[in-house]
Amino acid sequence: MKNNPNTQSVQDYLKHIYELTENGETASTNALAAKLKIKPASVTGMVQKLASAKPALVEYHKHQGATLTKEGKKAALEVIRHHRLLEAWLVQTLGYAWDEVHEEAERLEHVISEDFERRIAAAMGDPIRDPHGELIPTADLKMPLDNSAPLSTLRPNQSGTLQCVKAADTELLRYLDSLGLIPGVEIEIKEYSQFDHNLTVKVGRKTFVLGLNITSKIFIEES
Amino acid sequence: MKNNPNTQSVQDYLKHIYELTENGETASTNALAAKLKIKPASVTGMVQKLASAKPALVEYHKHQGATLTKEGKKAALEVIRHHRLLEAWLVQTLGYAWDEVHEEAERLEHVISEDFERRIAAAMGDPIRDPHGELIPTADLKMPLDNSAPLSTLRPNQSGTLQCVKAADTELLRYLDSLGLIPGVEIEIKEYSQFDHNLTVKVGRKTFVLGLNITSKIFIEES
DNA sequence: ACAATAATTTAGGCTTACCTAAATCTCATA
DNA sequence: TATGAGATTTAGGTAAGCCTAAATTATTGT
Repeated sequence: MKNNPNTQSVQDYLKHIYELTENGETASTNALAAKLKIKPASVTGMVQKLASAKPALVEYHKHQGATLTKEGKKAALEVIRHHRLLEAWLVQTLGYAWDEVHEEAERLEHVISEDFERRIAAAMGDPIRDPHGELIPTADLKMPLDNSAPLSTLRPNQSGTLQCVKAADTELLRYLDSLGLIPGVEIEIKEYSQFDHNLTVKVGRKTFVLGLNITSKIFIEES
Repeated sequence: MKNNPNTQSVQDYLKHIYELTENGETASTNALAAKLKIKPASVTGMVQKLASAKPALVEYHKHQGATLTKEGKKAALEVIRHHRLLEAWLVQTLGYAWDEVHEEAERLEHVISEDFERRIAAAMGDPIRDPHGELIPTADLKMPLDNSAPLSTLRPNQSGTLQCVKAADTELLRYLDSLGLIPGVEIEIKEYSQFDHNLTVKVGRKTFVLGLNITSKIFIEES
């Protein structure tokens, strides 16, 4: 009903709805609740509020989940831009490791000014990807096109460049780092097990077997 | 009653109580309300809560204002350290001017981690003063001794080094900057007008007449 | 088609931190 | 020592955003 809130909480909802709807589906109440680590009942209330805000930030129909309106998407991309610029910047200027930046960026993203955003972007030469390889929305809030696909969709004899690791989990990131599975590296698919969906991949001179839990989080641009 | 909150709001109260009690006086409800830009009635409620927190963060007696307990003081110095380190860092690494940093730091101070604090402090070589010359509490949360006095207390034939400008107002800071009245500069007092409290001071080769509104905000270490 | 199960929504409550209006206290001064 | 201005507190209220429990709706297997 009211004139565009834009609290931290709202920003978090929009950001997570964006991520859940990237694949074209709607964001279900339960999925959102899980991501936000709150109860589904609370999500219902907030999503209804966002839908009846003026201008509406989400489109919502009972029992059918939420999607972002144009305004909602803009607000979401703003937050995501903040987050990813911050991650890049924490790594580049303060020596954070890629597994240490998520939480810090999660808090900072809601409070930095547009001026701050511009300054760090400029200081880094307007980077296109963050330390995990995730694409950074542009200053005019468009998400660049992404040509990568999950490693889990590749099969033997295919190969490509690792573009992005979609994970925030510290342990996993450290593990991948120790295997050399970081953005930029070349990967060759050697074997596929159709029963457990394991992939055997060659990275540099080493070969690993990776489960679906990992291969679904690693994005490759085929070559 | 509860186990130490430490919300942004609480941090702001503590920070402002610290500043109001630096001179040894207690922080009155009205003065606090004015600094926090909220109503006195709201301050009463919060101060009572902080006083009955466990452990208590402020000491408070009706109609007599508030002072910080040891725990409250620690929490206040933590926030002040964050604020001043951030200001220094915004200036040093992102090219902010000294009149542009206050608001940004005001928001960031509540959300940065101790790790972030350590990293920026280390990156700057553990600075002792922020861009306005304000002393930065040490990592173990002690406020360094201050040997400076307000310019307004100096009289003709006295002189010293400008240590600190206690102001957040953009306009004023730009004005002072344009006069060369910045930390480190040498100042000589030439004349004093006992009726309007104006001071005539010499800075470099220029001479200015400054009113009490300015001279009370500039701190000098006599030489 | 229809119960069992899963997902979602409604209803009612709580906490934080603010507000306004009215009551009360303090203190300087007549 | 009484009083009135100004400072402070009390009382009652609001808005966010979360919660739990109960009710409802959707989906699925037989």
